[in-house]
Amino acid sequence: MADGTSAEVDYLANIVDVAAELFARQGYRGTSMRDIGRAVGVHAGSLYAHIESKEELLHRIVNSIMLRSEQDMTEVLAKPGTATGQLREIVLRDLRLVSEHREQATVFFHEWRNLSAERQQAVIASRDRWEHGLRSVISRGIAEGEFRPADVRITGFAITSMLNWAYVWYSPGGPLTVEQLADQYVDLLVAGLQPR
Amino acid sequence: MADGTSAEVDYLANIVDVAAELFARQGYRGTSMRDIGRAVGVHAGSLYAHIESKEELLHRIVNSIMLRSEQDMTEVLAKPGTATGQLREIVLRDLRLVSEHREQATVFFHEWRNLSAERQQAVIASRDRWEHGLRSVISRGIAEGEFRPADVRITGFAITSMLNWAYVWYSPGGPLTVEQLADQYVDLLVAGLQPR
Amino acid sequence: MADGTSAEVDYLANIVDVAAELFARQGYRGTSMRDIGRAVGVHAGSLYAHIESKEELLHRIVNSIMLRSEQDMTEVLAKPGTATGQLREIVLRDLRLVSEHREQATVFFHEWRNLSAERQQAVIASRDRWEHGLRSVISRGIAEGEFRPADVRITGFAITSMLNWAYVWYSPGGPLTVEQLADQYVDLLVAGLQPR
Amino acid sequence: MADGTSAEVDYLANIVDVAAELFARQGYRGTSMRDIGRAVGVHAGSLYAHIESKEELLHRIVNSIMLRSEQDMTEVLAKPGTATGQLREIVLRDLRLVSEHREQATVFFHEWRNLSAERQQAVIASRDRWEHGLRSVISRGIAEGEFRPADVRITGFAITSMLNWAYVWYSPGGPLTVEQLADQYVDLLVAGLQPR
DNA sequence: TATGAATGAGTGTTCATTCAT
DNA sequence: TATGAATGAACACTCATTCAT
Repeated sequence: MADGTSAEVDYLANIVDVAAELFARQGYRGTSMRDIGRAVGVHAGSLYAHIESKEELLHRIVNSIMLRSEQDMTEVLAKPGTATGQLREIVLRDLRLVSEHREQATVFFHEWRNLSAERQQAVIASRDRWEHGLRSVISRGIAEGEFRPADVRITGFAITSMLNWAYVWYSPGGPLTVEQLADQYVDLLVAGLQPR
Repeated sequence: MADGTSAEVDYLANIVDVAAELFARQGYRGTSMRDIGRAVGVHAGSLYAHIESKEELLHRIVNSIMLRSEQDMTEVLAKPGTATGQLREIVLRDLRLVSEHREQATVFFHEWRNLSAERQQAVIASRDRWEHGLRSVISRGIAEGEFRPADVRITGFAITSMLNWAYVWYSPGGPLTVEQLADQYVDLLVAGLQPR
Repeated sequence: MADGTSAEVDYLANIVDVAAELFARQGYRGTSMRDIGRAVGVHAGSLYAHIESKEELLHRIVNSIMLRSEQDMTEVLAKPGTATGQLREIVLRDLRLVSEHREQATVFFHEWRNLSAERQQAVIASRDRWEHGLRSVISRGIAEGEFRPADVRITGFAITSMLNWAYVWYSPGGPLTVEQLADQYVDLLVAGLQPR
Repeated sequence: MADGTSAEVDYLANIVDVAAELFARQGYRGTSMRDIGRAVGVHAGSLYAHIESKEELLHRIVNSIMLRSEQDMTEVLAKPGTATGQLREIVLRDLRLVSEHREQATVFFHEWRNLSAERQQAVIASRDRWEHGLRSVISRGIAEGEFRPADVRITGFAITSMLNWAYVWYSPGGPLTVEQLADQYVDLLVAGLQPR
């Protein structure tokens, strides 16, 4: 199993995709291996030729979002730019990630506690790194006078909250593009609601 | 059973509290009636002298948050005040609700999809009413020139996100009081990050 | 409990009647002590102030039919008369018993196997005595030339079957009185379907 | 599962047979899935690879008797013959059905009320059709002068009772063949007990 | 690789019965 | 006598997982 041939990779990727859709819709515990097997077109037991456990499926889903998210943050921080520009890029990329991988993102935010303790730690560590990255941008903005002196931690939580909750309501099929949404979010964060 | 005597009410309230704590920690599906029974100090079957089903427990938890939240919104809208003042009050009350009933709020946001279809509808309707109330405040602020012309729907989602995600990270035991947090959130929303 | 005062007797009789109705409608195993308690107007546990067990209720019901049925047979056999006359009396009394105690008869025929082994033996013994009585009438009829020589055992089973199945379909409220039904049954048994 | 291959059919048929035997002996509600599993030689849960529910087992048993019984009636009515001849054929086939499928017949008569409401309706409808067929034979016999004018409904019930109660006492292993029993029953019905 | 069949632990829930009050 | 609360065993059924074929 998982022998690395591209056919195998595709097959496995399909199983993971199917699982992501079901986990997003019914929850991890509300989805049985039989459900997944049925959606893939094989018997539940046959899935074990490709994966080791149900939790592996969850882990693959969670991990794919986690890795992309960390990659995005790393890239943004590596590129020079104003704090506002970096903030805009963080928001945009995050919303784009959620919109392009909606089911996986839903599973990531909603179901990661069903992972093993060890893997939960990895998720927490990754989220911590991400939040630290966000805070570094805020801090720099304040230090350079681009932002007013605000509580970095709380501001970070506010931004994180706005982004992490987006999976609940934002659907990319609607009239609002990710770019437009990101612009509005950043405008709100930078300029606030007060009239100019 | 459930006859409204105060002893019975207390007993039932205790069961609901215990369930809320377990549901918050392990998830609704990850918590068995045996778990709840053990935490209460009785056999699982004995719980059914006080409740009709596991789902009833979830419903009681979800409902208590839902009712308080709607009540808060109704009261805020009924009191006169500036849009900013009302927004501040909404944010404050919501964060206070989450901080004073942390487990119940966690269960509310995380587990309501495990309710019956009918009860899910009631939750959705309640959330819609709440969001509608929030938007009415934003709209008024814009109409009266207190806020700049912003997209009401998106702004509403941004604020809702900030509040709904708070259960994940805000713990009232820390150095930050709810009042302080609310102030910072409202400052961010109104003034933004730009220097004055 | 069961102290023999007439109030106590009445109360117990009421419980037994209620149980008979429920057992007849839902079956012995399909009826819970809670069902009975609810129908009586007390909590399930309170019933145990009057009875020792659920099986006791079944036994009282079964026994009442059994005793009456044996009593009927004894009385019929004690009275002089032709075999046809006695047969008519047996049929009439049996149908009357079923029609006057419909629920109890239903329970008797349908649920006696839920009794303890010992009590089941008593039922079997009673039924055997009853069938033996019936056969003695048939035998006498044959011996005295009133009936043609027929297989006594099979004829007895045929008659028993006709009577024992009546609880399934005969309802005394209809247009047919017990006396009419008994007459028709005896006519059929004696004269058969052939034209005179 | 239940895919119609003959191995699967055999396996399922075995489970149904085992269930019929246990249901006949202990009653439907008195038989647990563990009982059935034990008798089959697997764990209770394993049975669900072959059936959907305990009620399905009951339905299969009841249905098999019901279908055969209706088939018998249809065939008898389709063949020309005297009323007496058809009556004899009905009695014979019915007793043969009970004797060849004793446990299933016992379950059919005793446990059909444990089926779902819908399936109970189907049983009632089937029994109605069967009784209607029987009555049509009696009616024809009367119309053609072969039988005396008797109450068709009551006569039908009498005959049905004789047949439906047979499962209680008739066991084919005894000295009496089904054919002999059928002859004696028809003789009794047609000629009665009176001497010629 | 897939299947059919099984496992064994676990699920929410019901039940007859007990007993202190 | 009745109640409220509990018991402990049982119930039908589901689940992730295993494995011979």
